[in-house]
Amino acid sequence: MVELSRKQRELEQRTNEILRVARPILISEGFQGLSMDRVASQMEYAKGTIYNHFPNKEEIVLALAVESMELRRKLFERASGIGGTARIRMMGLGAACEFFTHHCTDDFVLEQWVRNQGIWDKSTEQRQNLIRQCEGRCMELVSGIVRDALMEHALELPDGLTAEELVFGFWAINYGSQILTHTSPSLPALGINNPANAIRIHCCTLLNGFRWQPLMDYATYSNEMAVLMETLTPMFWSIKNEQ
Amino acid sequence: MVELSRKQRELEQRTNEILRVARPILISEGFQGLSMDRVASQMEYAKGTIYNHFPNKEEIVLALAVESMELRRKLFERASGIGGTARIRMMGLGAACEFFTHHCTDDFVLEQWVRNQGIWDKSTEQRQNLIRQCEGRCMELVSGIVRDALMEHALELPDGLTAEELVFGFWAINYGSQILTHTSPSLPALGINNPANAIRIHCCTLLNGFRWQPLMDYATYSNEMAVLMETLTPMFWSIKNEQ
Amino acid sequence: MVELSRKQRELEQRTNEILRVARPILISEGFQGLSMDRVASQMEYAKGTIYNHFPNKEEIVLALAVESMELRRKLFERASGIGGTARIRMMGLGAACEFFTHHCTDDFVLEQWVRNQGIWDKSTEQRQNLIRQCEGRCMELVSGIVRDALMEHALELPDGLTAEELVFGFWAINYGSQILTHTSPSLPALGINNPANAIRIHCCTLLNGFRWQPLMDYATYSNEMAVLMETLTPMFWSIKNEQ
Amino acid sequence: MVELSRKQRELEQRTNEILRVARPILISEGFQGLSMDRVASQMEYAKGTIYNHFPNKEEIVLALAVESMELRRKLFERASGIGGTARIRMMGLGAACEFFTHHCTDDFVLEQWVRNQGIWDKSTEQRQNLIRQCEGRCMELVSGIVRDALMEHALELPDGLTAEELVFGFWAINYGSQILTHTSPSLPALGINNPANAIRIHCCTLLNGFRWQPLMDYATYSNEMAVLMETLTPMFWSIKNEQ
DNA sequence: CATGAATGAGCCTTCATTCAT
DNA sequence: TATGAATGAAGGCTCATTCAT
Repeated sequence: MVELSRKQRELEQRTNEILRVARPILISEGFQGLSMDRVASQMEYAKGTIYNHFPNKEEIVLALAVESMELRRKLFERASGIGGTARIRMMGLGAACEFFTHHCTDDFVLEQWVRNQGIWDKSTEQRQNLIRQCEGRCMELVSGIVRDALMEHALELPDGLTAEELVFGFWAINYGSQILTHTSPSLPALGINNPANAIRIHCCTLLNGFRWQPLMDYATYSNEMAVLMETLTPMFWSIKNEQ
Repeated sequence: MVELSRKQRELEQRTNEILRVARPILISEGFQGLSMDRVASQMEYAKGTIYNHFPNKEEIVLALAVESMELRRKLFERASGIGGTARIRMMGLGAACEFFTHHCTDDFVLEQWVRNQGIWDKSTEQRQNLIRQCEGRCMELVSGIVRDALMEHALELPDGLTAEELVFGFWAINYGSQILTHTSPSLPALGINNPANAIRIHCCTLLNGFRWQPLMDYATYSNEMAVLMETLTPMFWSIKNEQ
Repeated sequence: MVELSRKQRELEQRTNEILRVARPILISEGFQGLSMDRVASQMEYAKGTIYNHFPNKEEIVLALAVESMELRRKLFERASGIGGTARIRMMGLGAACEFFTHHCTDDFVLEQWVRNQGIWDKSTEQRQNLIRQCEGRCMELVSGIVRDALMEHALELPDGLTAEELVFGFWAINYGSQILTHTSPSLPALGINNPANAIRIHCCTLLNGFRWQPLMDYATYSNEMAVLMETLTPMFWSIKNEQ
Repeated sequence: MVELSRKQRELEQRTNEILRVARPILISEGFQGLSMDRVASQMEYAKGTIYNHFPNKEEIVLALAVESMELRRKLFERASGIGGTARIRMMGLGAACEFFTHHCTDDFVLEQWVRNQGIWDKSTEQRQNLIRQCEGRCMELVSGIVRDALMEHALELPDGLTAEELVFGFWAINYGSQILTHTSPSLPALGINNPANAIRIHCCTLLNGFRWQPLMDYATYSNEMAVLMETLTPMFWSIKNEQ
């Protein structure tokens, strides 16, 4: 019994080891740069061994993506607990997004692989479910806040917009700006010097625009965000330590 | 003289033929799925011939991306001419985005390859410049409208936000929603049933939130957008016919 | 234990098999004529297998060259043990050169690839060292004999000539004549009918010219050489059998 | 008539232009590095045009080699006229060799291509004859001197050695040392620091060893060679100017 | 005679995956 | 379960040569 569980622990550890080796390669050299040969030789295990842990390369990639999504989820969960009003909690999640973008750049990059059709199709349904659950949980957290706001009458949804669709707008603007920031060769050349701040202003405008109480001017919003960001820092490290 | 230009026409046509063959492959099977062998055998030309037209695979991909970006640019240019007030013209560009997303899905996908580092790095500076110009022109069109609005006092920018950064917000929310719509395995499962409409509402909220005159309620906004979309349709076809 | 070593033996044997297939191709058709495709299809192994044994084509070539250089080295080592006086031992090495030229023509050709810059540059340092060691060992053997002669006062070096530079002269004349013999389209047409004998005479003249005792007339020299050549024959075969 | 000869002149000039472009490429990047594409684009002519001047790549290479051989021949011819006694004239040709090695390194490299089997086989008989003639002429010059010495009784050939075979020894030692110097990765590491001087000493030893009158000690030989080298300099430049 | 696009066989190399040990 | 050699299809790319204009 003990024997078996030790073996299982070793196995799990090996799985983890594979991911630790694959991660930096995937981040810096992409899917093509990641090769089973390289992973195998960088660990001190044989190529065949890796196939005992992951049925194919794609699964390794998705496993890494899941890790990153889980990190985001945990951060979201902590962030959703901050603050009193729903609006502040909503802003806390915006801050979590910003935080994630700035401090977990690699994780943000890893998450993207989930969106690659070819990789997604080759992965096991089990892992696909993990991803769906994680994504669902994040959505739940945010839409839960929206629903709280609705119940508190701090917010009223426009006709034909669900709570989730409200969230989708914030998701889209944050996600889009992150991608553009990461991949646009020349944002500054286009006159966009501080994209992060711009997105803050847009988010504040959106929240106010939806008349989410209490309304805030940009300065107040910005101050609140700064406070939230500072509150997130120790939370983030405690998450990291748990891992 | 005629002789020469006929040869050149034939050459150009061949270049085009390559792109026509490569395009659906790239769209449906991605960069990996696209292979010179395949393109060559699908045309009735030798592999070497392709290399007389494109120095490498990446250039084919970028050439296709440029086509798509040019299409968007043309659509934007036409769209920017619609309507009287700056606000309506701004909405026209939003409509152009929506139109592009719905009717040029493939082009949207093709555009993304520009953001792939590896592909970008292997391409010629000439084509890189084409892309930068195209992107710059699109930005110019939109930020031009913003600047018009400012001059007409129909809009006032918040402190610390440039015209381009205002545009960036709209860019990000549109772009982000497009990507998420295209690649998220399960938007409806998350409760997002009509992402396009949701983004419309967000954009209206943003414009109103920035107090861009004339303010509009959602119904009016939606009607105006519907009109704009209809206006765009013939423009789009005239662009297509020019090609 | 036995298990492992059998695998290793099989592996080594496969490596060897590759070399056996590549060798005649390289000899008769040169570097260009040698292709991985050809080697692979001529063995009954997959192309990829070859790359498990040699990281690139160049390494195969150098591996063959090393084999030939080793053969020469062994012959030199045996030859250097023949005879009493240093002069006779020196002549023994000359005989070894002659022997190698006549009986290991292919090996002589293979050795030359070492001198190809492009090939050298692509090879592993490990093999480069093997080559340097082999060359160094040969030089050592010959210059050792020269030094012996100096110690025995059978020879006195001219001012400004080191032992190694004395050797260099013999190396050059032998090497040069071999290359010319191998590659000159028409030595007989130039009046050179017995280049090997000519070089013998030159070598004798040089040795006498440097006053390397005991001096010999051409006839004696020639007889001694004939004896040495006969002594080398069994040595050569024993080396061959060891392989 | 005039028309025709002008055309022919232009043609010849074009041939020359091709060689001028191909030469540095061949020297610095070898046979593989030389490509018709490159030559064509570096001149302002089409690839097909080159084929009007040379039936294949190999012929270009041999044409360049012939130029270099001709240069050597001319230098030999001038050198053979220097000095009174046959021995000095013989030394003059040795000096010419040395001169050629040091001042026409590129030409020495180009000459070698003649010895490449694959290239030789693909060349026209016409050019092969040119090469044979050139080589023959060089041999004639040197063996002529030997024959002069014999007639003057300044030299007596050993039994079984023809005049040409005597020359062959000198050819071999000079040629061999040149190749070794050019291609041995590490002559100094083997203790050979001044190969050129070493070969001088060997040549003197050989001449004296064959009792070629007037005998010379090394110092005298060296001085005479220095004088000869200086005499060759202006000759060389006059040849260069003629071209 | 010049042109230069088309050719297409051929090259070296990679790598995810399998499977006998 | 770990191993790692073998696989072999596939890939991107080159280039000497031809030939219609």
